[in-house]
Amino acid sequence: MAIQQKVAARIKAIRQEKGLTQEALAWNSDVDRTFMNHVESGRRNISLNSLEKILTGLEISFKDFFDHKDFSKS
Amino acid sequence: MAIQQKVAARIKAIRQEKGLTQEALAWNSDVDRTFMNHVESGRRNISLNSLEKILTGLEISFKDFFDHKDFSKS
DNA sequence: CCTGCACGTGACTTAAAAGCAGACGTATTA
DNA sequence: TAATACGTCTGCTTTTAAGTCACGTGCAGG
Repeated sequence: MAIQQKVAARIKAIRQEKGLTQEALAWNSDVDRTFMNHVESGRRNISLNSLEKILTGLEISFKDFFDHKDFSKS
Repeated sequence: MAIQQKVAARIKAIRQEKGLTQEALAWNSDVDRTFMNHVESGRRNISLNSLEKILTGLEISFKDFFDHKDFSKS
């Protein structure tokens, strides 16, 4: 599983935990609604800045975001 | 401090801990030496794929890479 | 002095991300 | 039936990252 898909899945999981829609998260993250959808479907190789925006929207730190088994040593 | 600079500093610190030169790390990461230098100087907003290459070169997981105070809640 | 090594920088091309408008299917609810 | 919400997708333009180059600096050893 590529990094994009892992990030996509993690974002989706956290978003759903918080009961947000893609559109609401996109708004909180200051990104486009369709961009958010592409990211969550693992079809975008996003930059650090974009990821930072989304993590801000999710109200989670980089540390906590990557503190998950999917991001441990393969 | 922007995310780019934090990532840059963390990469540099880990590289030096491992006693690698920028060129050696670039080689291990399958990126250009000058690209590596640009990243370490915090002047590039790299993508997840590029970061993954570099973390592979550093032999560190995403989880461990971001497990550092700089990446905790502001 | 000269050579090799490590690092730093600005500029450039080209691939791809970012951003935007619009549309569709489904499910739910008035 | 109509309206709303949600996720998904396409096509297009603009912006930017990726990748590379030529060059410069400082330093240590021969």
